[in-house]
Amino acid sequence: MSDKRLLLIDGNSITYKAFFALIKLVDRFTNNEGVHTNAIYGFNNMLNIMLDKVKPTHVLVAFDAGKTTFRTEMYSDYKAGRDKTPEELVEQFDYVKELLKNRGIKYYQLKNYEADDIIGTLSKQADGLGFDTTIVTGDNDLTQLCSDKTTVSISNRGVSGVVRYDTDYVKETMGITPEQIIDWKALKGDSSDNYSGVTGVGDKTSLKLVKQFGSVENLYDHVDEVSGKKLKEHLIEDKDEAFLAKKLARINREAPIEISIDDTEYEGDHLDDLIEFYRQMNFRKFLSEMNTTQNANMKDIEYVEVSDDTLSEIAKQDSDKVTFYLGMDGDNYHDAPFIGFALKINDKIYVSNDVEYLKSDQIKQIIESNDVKKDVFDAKRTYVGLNRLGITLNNVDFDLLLSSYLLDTNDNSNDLGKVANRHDYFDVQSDDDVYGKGAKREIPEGEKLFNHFARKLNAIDALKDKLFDGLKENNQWDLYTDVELPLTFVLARMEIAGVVVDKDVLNEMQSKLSERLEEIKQTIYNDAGEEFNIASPKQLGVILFEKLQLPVIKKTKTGYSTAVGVLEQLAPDYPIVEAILEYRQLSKILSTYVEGLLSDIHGDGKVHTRYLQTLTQTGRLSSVDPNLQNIPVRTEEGRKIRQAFVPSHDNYQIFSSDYSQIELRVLASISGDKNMQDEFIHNDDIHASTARRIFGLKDNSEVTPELRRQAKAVNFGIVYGISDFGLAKNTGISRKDAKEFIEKYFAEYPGVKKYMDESVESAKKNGYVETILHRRRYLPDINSKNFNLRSFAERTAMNSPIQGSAADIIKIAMIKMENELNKRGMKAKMLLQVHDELIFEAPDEEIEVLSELVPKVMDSAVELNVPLNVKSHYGKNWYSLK
DNA sequence: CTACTCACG
DNA sequence: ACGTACGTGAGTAGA
Repeated sequence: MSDKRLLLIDGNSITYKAFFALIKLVDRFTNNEGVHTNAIYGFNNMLNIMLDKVKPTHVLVAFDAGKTTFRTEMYSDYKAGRDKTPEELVEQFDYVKELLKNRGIKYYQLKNYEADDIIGTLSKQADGLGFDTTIVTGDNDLTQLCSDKTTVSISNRGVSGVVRYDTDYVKETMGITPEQIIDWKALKGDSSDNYSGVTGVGDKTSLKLVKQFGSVENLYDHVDEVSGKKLKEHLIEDKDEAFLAKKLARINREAPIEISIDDTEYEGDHLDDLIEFYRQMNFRKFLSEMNTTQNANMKDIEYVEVSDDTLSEIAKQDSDKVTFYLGMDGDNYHDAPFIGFALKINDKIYVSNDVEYLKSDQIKQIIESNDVKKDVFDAKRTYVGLNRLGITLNNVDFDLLLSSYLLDTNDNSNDLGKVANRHDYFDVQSDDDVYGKGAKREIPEGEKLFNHFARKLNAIDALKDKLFDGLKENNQWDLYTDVELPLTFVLARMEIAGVVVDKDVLNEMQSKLSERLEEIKQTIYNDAGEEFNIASPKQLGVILFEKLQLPVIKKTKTGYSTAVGVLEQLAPDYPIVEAILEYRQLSKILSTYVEGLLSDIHGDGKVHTRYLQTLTQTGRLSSVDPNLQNIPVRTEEGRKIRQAFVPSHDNYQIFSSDYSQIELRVLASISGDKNMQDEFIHNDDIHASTARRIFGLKDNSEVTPELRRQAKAVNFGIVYGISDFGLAKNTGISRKDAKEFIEKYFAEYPGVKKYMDESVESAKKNGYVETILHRRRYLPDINSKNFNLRSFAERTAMNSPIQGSAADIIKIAMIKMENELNKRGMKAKMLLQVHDELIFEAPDEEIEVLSELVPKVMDSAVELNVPLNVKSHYGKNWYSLK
């Protein structure tokens, strides 16, 4: 066997074969996004088999570039009359190509040529270079390419059954040479390619003639010698067809390809991307196969373990920049145990599993220094962790996590190894790979851990320039340095400050709710005639829709829907449903908010949420452990939870300011719509004005509350990237009415319509959309052939700049707000952010100042073409804000 | 580990 | 004709 082995795959042919082999399962093979995956799955199966069999050094998958080729030029009906490719298959081609990228395999297509021609051309070159070449296809035609060095594997049954053709096999089975396959096809024609060859000549006759005469040319030179009168007549009559067919059947082996064999070198799997892809596709089988084959093979890195002796050496290093990593076991850095740290100065790496060393003057001084730049992964996590040790992290220059998120919000892993991989740096593993997952998770000691830490530092270092260049190139440098990086520390300090939660209030609620729930439960059991788990949608469905025979309004994938909307429709007629709704509401409050919150209270009587700054696709924050951005407010029962959120000192108040209609104001500003801008400038009731416009009234005073409500829903819809169906569903109006409202809306606010169209157009052209601060969201599905995916991308193209710009604005306000409080030496502290709302605690005597200051800062955070509007409230707890 | 449900902006 | 509102987190049940 040669040490140069080339694998050439006919991408179109194999994808088709895979699709139709698994056609019966086409509806079972869909991922969470509704994309069909059967062909992708089958293709990958074939790939695994061939990679294992051939063990190639070089691989190329060739695709057809389109319908028109040089063959259609000489014969316009070439391949005409074929069935249209099913939509379920069309949508899979792009994913097959993504699969190939992730498997480290090149693919290629060439305008005017078919995949066959690319394969023919490359295999010829490969023969000359001494490669062993294996061609994989579903198409028998390619057997004409067989040679001493080239074999053709034809997949027949599905994709796993393969027949291997080489020169000898062709000669044995057919009695002709591979080259003569072309002559054979020229005479018999090819119905699937829609050319007929010679009338009355099929497989058998053609083969006989080729064996007798050797070639089409020789046959016509000696056409008199053909036996059979009819046959001879047909041959003479269809001579042109035969010669045309020969041209069509011959694979072009001199196609002007712009790829060389050197370019097709097989890279091997890009593990992290491939795992992500398999997850996206729901390919559990391939995922589990990978677990067993993955093994990192990395060389050890030099480092020094910190001891009392090395501290002075560290102090002497004297550099204006260091790279630092603080290890903690667990996501929640407010209380996760420390597992060590690593510090890189002047290319020398120091590591330790004893974080007490950080408190030494030598190291603490470096971390706290405003003159020494720090490069880290996840500055907020590092800041909070160090704060627990009494150390303040100052002068962070590069945050790998934050930079990576800004460059592409889709890459939002919190794992250093995975982030590094995404930026093509592979000399570091993910924590999951080193520590293990689930029950097997265990932090290693000594060398293994230190090596991992050291590699992390090297990864941060290696990626700094690249990511900084990326930020500058994207026009995101200011977003990083002026907004996101400073915000990290504002957030860190808010998290550290925490919010006091009054346990007594929650305990009281707990006993009252439990009591009430017990009562409701008994009523429900009575009405149902049996006991069951009300919290189980499955059991509840059986009781309601089978036992009690209530009308089925909606179904989910797995059974009856018992969602609120459904139950609310049934409630007026069935008391049991009413009771279930109350039970649902109260048990949600009890389990998620009362009990959930109680379990999140730290030893200091406070909850310390974590704001995830690198998660959302739009630039918003999210809040976890506990989530303080979804504390109930809409129902009175739930709202009472807010009574437990109190200031940390006596004679303090909770103070809150929120932007009104910030997203619509952003829309008015960035869309440039004059009508909407005027309404905000004149401080009109925007929903009433919208109602006046879409219902064709003379004056806002004619707007009834019901009309205003409908207009408000339309305004929401617009922000979300409207569709008539969505609006109808959400407001209960008919789809036809919804459609009219939208049309009227766009006629009245033409600038908004223009903005929506331009957003989608720009996303299609650039692949991403941007906020006012150049925060990016890539929308890879915007040109997808799958209607669902494409529509979703279009709606997000419209919504993300709006939601994201609003997020930009409040982020700036937060930074400015903290500065103002510091500048004035105020005791007030910013505690929470809830998307369009900032919540503080402050001593009574500062409330007056805050009432002026906060709205002023929030109003002026950015300059829009419309005014921003901020409303403030305060009270003794988060519930009683006035 | 996924589906469902429901809390927020 | 296609099937939809945008962005999140958490608790529970049940494979």
